[in-house]
Order: sequence, then structure tokens, then C-alpha cells
Amino acid sequence: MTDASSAVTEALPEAGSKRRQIRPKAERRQQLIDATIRCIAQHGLSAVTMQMVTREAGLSVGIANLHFESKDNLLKETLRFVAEEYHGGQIDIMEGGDIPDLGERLDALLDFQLGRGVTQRQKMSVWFAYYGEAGARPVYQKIVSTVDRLAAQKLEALFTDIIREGDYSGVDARELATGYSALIDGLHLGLLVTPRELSKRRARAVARDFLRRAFPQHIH
Amino acid sequence: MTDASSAVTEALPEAGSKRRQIRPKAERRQQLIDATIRCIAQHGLSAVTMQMVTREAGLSVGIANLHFESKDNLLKETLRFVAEEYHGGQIDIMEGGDIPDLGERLDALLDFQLGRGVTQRQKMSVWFAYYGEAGARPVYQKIVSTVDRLAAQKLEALFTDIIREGDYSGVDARELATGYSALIDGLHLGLLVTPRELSKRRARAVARDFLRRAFPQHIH
DNA sequence: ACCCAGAATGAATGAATGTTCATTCTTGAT
DNA sequence: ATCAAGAATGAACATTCATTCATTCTGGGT
Repeated sequence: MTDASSAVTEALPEAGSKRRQIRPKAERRQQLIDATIRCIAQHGLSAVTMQMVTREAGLSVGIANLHFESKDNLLKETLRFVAEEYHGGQIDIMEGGDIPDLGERLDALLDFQLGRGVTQRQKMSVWFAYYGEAGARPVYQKIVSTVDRLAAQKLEALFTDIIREGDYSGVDARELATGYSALIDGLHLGLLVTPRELSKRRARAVARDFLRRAFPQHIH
Repeated sequence: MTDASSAVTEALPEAGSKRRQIRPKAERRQQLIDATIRCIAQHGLSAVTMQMVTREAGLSVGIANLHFESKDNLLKETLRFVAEEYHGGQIDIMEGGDIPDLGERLDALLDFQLGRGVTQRQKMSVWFAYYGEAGARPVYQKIVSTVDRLAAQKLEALFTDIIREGDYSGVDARELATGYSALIDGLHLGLLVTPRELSKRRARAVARDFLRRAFPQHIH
């Protein structure tokens, strides 16, 4: 939803100030999660250390184990945050009380999925760093599965509505939703790994093309 | 192309035998790379240690630094192997002297990309483990980019031929190739992270659907 | 002005890991 | 049978990292 780093008034640490600040638990947690995201994006999940994260956050090492009980837990909570932020944003759009027109709602979804907020290297790096470990870590799999399933259901529902409205025949909402989700994931991957070959502009064109082919009356 | 583990006669280590074996350099390298793949799949890239890999290979710790100069290098070479294996297989099919019929060639490609060989958890885990680190490690990005670009060109060429043969209009080969590649990547991701939600059967149906919508005369 | 609950610190600790290298062993050539 | 080249070993070393906890500090309540 809202950008994580804007949640706190504090802003950048005032250069000279070494004065110890006491802040509520929730705020410190978020501060550490934000720092973790930046560290993962810059150094890779396997190179992240507690010292690195706490220094990035401008705090001492001990504090990480005070608010999260362990490094493992900090990483887990960071994944949960990123996953919920992404899927939450999608779901808000798809439920879409704001946007009555279904075609426009589709457009808004695409804008969100391939727009500035989500396709920052930071966010995508974190996303795929965890995917990479998911094969070996059931905890990660579970976190992602949970939010994923909900988003998939909403997308299928939206597609179902569109199919009914457009009277499209020979189209299966579920299958199409699976394909569209996979396509978006694949495009994110391309943007992350081969940004030279795939521009954001082209990624959007590709996704839009997929939707146009499926729902010609709704996307022009 | 051929499965990596079948390259060597040696087979599984004879249970009791502790006798030291001397083998040519190339063979030991492959043995270590295979072990690395298994370790990454089972424990995740960030948990892999040299001791773990060498034990998995049935060898001593020192040997890894004898044949690869460092852990970093072993991981790099492992990525290169997996990347070339996957893209090499694709390219062989797409160049396709074997299969003159373009529709059948497309089918063969899809079979390869979503067939038993590639969609093993082992291979997919490794694949995405590296993608996850790619954001922070230019070396990985370069390895993947290189093989990726070649495969993308071949795919675009194949699509161009199909478009010409089928006289399809309003279709851009390049854009379609980007979309198809992204779709396949996304499906692999789904198979890895949410195998409960996405079966191999359904993944194939989704990919086939994409192709059918684009080239109705070639895929039925 | 004083106090104290608990937030924050960071030096210390112990466990784990990558790398080295002196030594042992194997093999093919002589 | 002998030997040298070099493949293989694994104990030892230095480093790095997560975690702990005795201590310090802060700010709201009285």
C-alpha cells in the first residue's frame, strides 16, 4: 500500500546526532524491516548480516534480537511484510469499489503490477531472493502461498465478471488467471535479471497484449 | 541436454569403499557441480557450505579449492552449467533440424520447458536461487543475460517463421516471444513455490493456451 | 526534582565457515 | 619393481557472524 519508508517522521538520521532515542516497539520493528529490505536488495539475501542491517538502520546490534528474537525471524517477518504489501495492493484494486468499470479496473491492476512502486529493484530483489530460498524453506513457502491464494481468487473472480460482461466464449477464468499471474511474475523476473533486454515500457506492452487478446472488448 | 548425473560411469559411491580414487580433472569438476546443485536444492543457496558440498560428493574438503579456486567460483560455475544446460536444450529444439513441422517444433519446445527434465524441484530451485541473488551480483546477471539473449533470438526467429507460415496478422514476433518466455518463467516459479495450487498438467495447459491463442492454426 | 520501567547499547563469547598446505596415496611410465 | 607427477586428504588457522547480557540511558509519571 503506502511506501514503507514514509511511515515514520524521523527521516534520515541527523548526521552528527549520537543521542540515544527511545521509540515504541512497532516503529523500531518497521525501521529494521526497511533496513533489511535495503540490505537484501544491495547485497543479496545470502550476504545479509545482522551488523549490516542494524548499521543500515542506524541502531546497535543488540536491538535486532530485542525486537525480533533471531535473524531467522527478522528475515521471516520481512518477507511477510513485502508479500502483504504487494498482494494487499493488488487485492485493494481488484475488489475495486473505487473503479466500477471492469476494463479500467484491469488497467489499474496492470499499472500497479508494473508501475513504479512495485518494479523498483529494491522490491523485486527481495521478492525473488525469497523465492530462491522457498524451495528449501517451508516457512517461506507457506507465507507466500497464503497471500498468493487470496490474490489468485480475487483475480479469478474479476476475470469471471469480465467474461460474463463481455460474453466471451471458450475462455476459462481460472486458467487465464493462472496465466496472467505467471506472466506478471515472469516479467518482474526479466526486469530484475535482464533489464537491458526488457524495458518497463515493453513489459507493460506485453502484459497488455495478453489481456487484449483475452478480453478484446475491455482492453483496446 | 543430457542429464548431468549420467555423464559418469562411477554411479553411486560403493558403500564401504574408502579407497582413494584418482580421476581426471573434468570429471571431478562435474561431480562437484552436481553435488552443489543437490545441496542448493535441498538446503537453499544461502545455507550451502563447502563441507556440505564435498561430503555430498563423497570427497574431502580440500578438493573443492583444488579444482575451483574458491567457493564463489564453484557457485559461479554451477550457475553457468545449469544455465547452459537449460538454454542449450531449448536452442537445440528451436534450431530444430530434427523437426521440420513448425507446430510440432513448438510442441517439442513446450514439452521440454515444462517436462520432467526441467521441472524437477532440483533444477528449478537452483535456477531461482541464483535469480534471487542476481540483483546484487553482476556476475550472475551477466551469465544469465548471455545465454538468455541467444535463446530469445532463436525463439523470436521461430515465431517469425510461424507468423509467416500462418499468415497471422497484427502479431509482433518479438513481443510475443518476450511474453512466452516470461510466461514459462512464471509457471516455473509457480511450480516451485506453490506446487499445491499449480500442477504440472495445468501449467502445460496454460502455456499451450497462450500459444493457441497466438497461433491457432499451428496449435490445436 | 526525582525515579524507575524498560528501551538501547556494544563488548564479549562461542560456534561455524572458507581456505591453506604438509602429508599421503595412486597411477602410468620406465 | 621403481619412481615421479600430481591428485586427494583433512587437521589447523584465521575470520566472520549470531547471540547474549551487564550496563547505560531516556522520558513519562509523580
